[in-house]
Amino acid sequence: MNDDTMRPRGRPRGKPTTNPADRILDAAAESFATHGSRGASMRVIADAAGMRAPSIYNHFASKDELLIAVGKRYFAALVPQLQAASRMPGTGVVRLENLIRAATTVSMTHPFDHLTMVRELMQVRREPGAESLVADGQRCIAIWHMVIRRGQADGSLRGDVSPAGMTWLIFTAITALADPGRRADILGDPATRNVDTLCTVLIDGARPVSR
Amino acid sequence: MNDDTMRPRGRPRGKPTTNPADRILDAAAESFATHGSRGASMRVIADAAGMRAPSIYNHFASKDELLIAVGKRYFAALVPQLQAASRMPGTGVVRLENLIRAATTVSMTHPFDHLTMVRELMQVRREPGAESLVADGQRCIAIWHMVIRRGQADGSLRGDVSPAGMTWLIFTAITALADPGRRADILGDPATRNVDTLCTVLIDGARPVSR
DNA sequence: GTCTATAGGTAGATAGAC
DNA sequence: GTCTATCTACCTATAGAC
Repeated sequence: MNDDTMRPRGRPRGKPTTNPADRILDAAAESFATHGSRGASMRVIADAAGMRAPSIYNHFASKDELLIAVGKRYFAALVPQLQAASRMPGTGVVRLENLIRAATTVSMTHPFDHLTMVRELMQVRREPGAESLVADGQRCIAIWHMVIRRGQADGSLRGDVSPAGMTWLIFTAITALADPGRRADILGDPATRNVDTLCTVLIDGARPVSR
Repeated sequence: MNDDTMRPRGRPRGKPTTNPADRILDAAAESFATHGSRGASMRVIADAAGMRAPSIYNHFASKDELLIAVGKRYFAALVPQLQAASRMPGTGVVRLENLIRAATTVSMTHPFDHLTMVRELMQVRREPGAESLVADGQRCIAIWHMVIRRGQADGSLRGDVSPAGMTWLIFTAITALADPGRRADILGDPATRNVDTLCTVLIDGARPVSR
């Protein structure tokens, strides 16, 4: 009988340079975003994090808590950036472009966190522990609305479009930018170029500029 | 012993006015779009279609084939409408708005088919039987690119944005329109107003009109 | 804090009666 | 073409050794 059968073998599965909880969050976010929270399995997440499934439970109490932790990490990165961008000087249209670029930067730095939140927020928002996620989401929406309303007030943004409609359009575009599948394999345009498309077309429209 | 235990009881689960295959497709599309293809279960789909899970297999060979069938129904509705809109007369910018309204109408008539395709296309595109979905997707993209290129050629659309980038932005916005959850629960804008928001902002931009 | 072993539940899919 | 009964596989989570 081989002695190795009773001891952990050398499996180069993980990246031991980061701490276990972060490796688990990274793996979970990618798995949630790619396969959905139900389609993601603790065993696959553990494999990607360089451990066995039960070890995850030393860091997170359940799969749902893991999902909520991904959301908290996402908003912890996003909210300060949105707040900072919303406080920069300039007319409303300038502040809106700053906001778009700040949000896009965060969501493309943490693409799987963003996609996990977008796809699963509605499923977890009523669970215990998710109250802060709902609050952070509303805080972000409030920032977008405020910047757009001020742009309409100072005349640099058109007034005949609702702030909610504008916010909705921008947020969805950012979501598509964060999705590696949609970004590269379907449309084949570099992501950075799409950010410029988003800003250019949103601000100035698809017609030729003649102002 | 109750005789009813051995016979089907009266369960008002279905809508017997449509045929079984269509009821299954409707239920599957909603379930796929809401919970993802892995999160959707054949039992829940069957319940919504007014039957038991094994009965689905009299109409579709597997869950994957059901997913592909949803995609085929979506493109069967979308492709002819896009082709018809792209053949209408007018300058490029007029044809582009026709295209946006045609695509939006189809995607809001079959919102769950649209969302299922967007979220799951990458997962099924390599499976046997899914070749026509990939081909139809590329056919749709080609139509958008052609209309935008002609608009750039006749000067009615700006030339400094790539057709691929414009297509990506428009498609993204239509996807958000098709999502009932995000439309109502997060932003709370009437859907019909959002279609106009989409066309207005995409064509004329977020700045005040001063041409 | 990691592992093996496993409990308890639910998934997709099939068999065969009617 | 629908059903009940059931198979096998996989899932989340726990127990307990080390």
